[in-house]
Amino acid sequence: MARVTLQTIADEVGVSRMTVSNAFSRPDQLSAALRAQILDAAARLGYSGPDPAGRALARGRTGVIGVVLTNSPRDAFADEVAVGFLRAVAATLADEGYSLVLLHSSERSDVDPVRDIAMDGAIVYSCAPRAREVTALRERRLPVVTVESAPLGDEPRILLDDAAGSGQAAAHLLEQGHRDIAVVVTSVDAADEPLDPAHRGRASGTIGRRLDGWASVLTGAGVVPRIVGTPGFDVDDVLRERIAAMLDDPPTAVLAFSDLAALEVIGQARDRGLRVPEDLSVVGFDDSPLAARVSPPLTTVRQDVDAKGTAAATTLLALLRGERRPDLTLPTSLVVRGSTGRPPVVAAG
Amino acid sequence: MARVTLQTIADEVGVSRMTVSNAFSRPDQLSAALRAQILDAAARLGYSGPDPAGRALARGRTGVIGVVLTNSPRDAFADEVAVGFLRAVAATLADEGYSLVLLHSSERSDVDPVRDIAMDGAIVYSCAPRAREVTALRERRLPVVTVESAPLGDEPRILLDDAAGSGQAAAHLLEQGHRDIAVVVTSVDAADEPLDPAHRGRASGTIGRRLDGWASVLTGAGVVPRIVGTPGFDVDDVLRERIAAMLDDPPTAVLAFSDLAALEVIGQARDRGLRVPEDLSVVGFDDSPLAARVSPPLTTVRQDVDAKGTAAATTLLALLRGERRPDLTLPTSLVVRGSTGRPPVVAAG
DNA sequence: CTGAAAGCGCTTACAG
DNA sequence: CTGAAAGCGCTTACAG
Repeated sequence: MARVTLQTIADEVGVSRMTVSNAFSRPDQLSAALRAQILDAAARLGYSGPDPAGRALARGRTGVIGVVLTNSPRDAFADEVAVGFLRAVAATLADEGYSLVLLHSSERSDVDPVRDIAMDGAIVYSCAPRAREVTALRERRLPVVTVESAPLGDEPRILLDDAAGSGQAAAHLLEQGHRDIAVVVTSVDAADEPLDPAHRGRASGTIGRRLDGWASVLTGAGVVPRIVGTPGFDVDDVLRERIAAMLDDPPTAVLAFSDLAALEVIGQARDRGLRVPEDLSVVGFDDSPLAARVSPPLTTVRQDVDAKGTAAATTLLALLRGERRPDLTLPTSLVVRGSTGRPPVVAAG
Repeated sequence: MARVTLQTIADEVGVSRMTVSNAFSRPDQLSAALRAQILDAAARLGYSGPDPAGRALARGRTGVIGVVLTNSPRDAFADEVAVGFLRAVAATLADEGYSLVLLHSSERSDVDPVRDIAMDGAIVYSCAPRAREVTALRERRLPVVTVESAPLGDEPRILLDDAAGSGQAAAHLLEQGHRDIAVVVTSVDAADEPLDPAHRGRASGTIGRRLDGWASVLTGAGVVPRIVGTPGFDVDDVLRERIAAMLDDPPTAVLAFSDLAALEVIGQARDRGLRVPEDLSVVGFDDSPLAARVSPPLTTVRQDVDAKGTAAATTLLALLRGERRPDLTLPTSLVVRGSTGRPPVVAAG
């Protein structure tokens, strides 16, 4: 049996196709009696309403917003911060009747969601500037908002004041008396060497701003931190190995780029018999749900992941209505908990 | 300036619209030279490829798979088990070139993603049988797979062998010597009363099967457990209050329907000075990432969330190819960790 | 290797 | 309140 469409119902009832369309989409355009008759016929024929694909083409609107994440869906979901962001985005979009589609980077050459999926706009989250997905998205000229990413063009941007929070974290360690401090980051290939401006030049935007925050405060106090980094964008094997190497000659404190990285440092330190914070102070970044739960609870830089997601969605929604919202830089602030303290006292000599 | 379409490029190059279409979608259908010329013109005119909405209508395929979750996006993301499931689904779909769209339940009457979004199929995860989204989805007659849900019709189903794992959990407590045992569940309105068959009748499918597993083992040993439940589908305020009431006269052991519920019980028990497991043994369900991390590590029933997501996606993908996979029941098994032990010895009298 | 024809299912002004 | 016309942007056989 042929597919049931508007026309099928129209023929059945003896009206035109657009009257049936109106019955579903513009109830005020026809009499209640006729509408009831049409809806009744539709139910009888098993027609559940206008086909969304046809409607999307005719209306020029799909009701779908894409989200491009740094990595594959698998990695993005592994990260509580990314999940919290997605949650807020989805909830905000839902309020306006939009749904969220996850745009993964595909290894297949024949399909590319960023290019091939029908959507009304997109949010780019924490993406490398030259990622293939990002350039593909730009070519489509869709309304876009970028979050903690390099700008694609002149789209509205949501940023984090990374430097403020990391500066506070560095100041906190100085106050406690630390002088031998290491920073642990991604996107920089560095194996426990003195931090210098060249490192900053190679870092991603987000990491670059955090390096700035740490470095400006520390060097202002005459402290040159050590830098441990991976060329990758996650806590990967390279980073784990370099953290291990760093702990062969441990600093008294570590500033990590994320809570997960901080937990990796703490885990490794403990395996070697180092106590946190007595032998080693560790500061995270994000204030993920985990941070307060672990023991000792993590001193970390808080960012409001929920506000970030809400702001991204709200800004994109405004853009779809033709309103341009200003760029937004969200605050960060240090939360002192139990993973930091005074440096260990060493025997002189 | 008018929108750039296939026709724009065709006019520019002096070929027909379908030749331009072929240049993008079926490269083997035209000469390399002509194709290069077309792609070049497209780049010059800022045309990034065939519009997905037009393509979706013509092809009858969108590349999008919907996922319906129990609750709003906000709640679903809050749960590590649901997030793990989504992650596996998204990764498996991505391998086949499909993207995942989150179908939230909307409070707005004018939009309903389950009805209005173009998609090729859907996965229904842990949904109540009469949820509005579910019935709307059925009406669309899309290929569907349900996961831990009541059947919609004759769609392929992925289930969990809830009774096996919960039976093992109950047996474990009996072995340890427990006789005063409470079960903590959702979807049943019960305030610390003796479990009887009527409770089971009111429970959701998943909870019902877990009640069966617990009850069959316990009653076989002459133990009638107490039941504490909320009419809701989450750890909500009602459940929290009833757990508190239960702890006024604590059992020696608790079987919880999820790890999060188990952690709630442990948290409240500690606030009252009860030690886990010395004063109270607690068993969770799920073996979420949290279970092994908390202290004491949680004795729980493991389910393979990743396998569940992969199976759901694989089964739906097969359905889209016209292959019907058999229903699948995934195993569960008890993981004994530190939150269970022997019951406290009480002074006779 | 290329194109004319037909069609995917719907909606938007507009006229009556 | 209802319908004829035009169109949304694309693809699928099919014929040459």
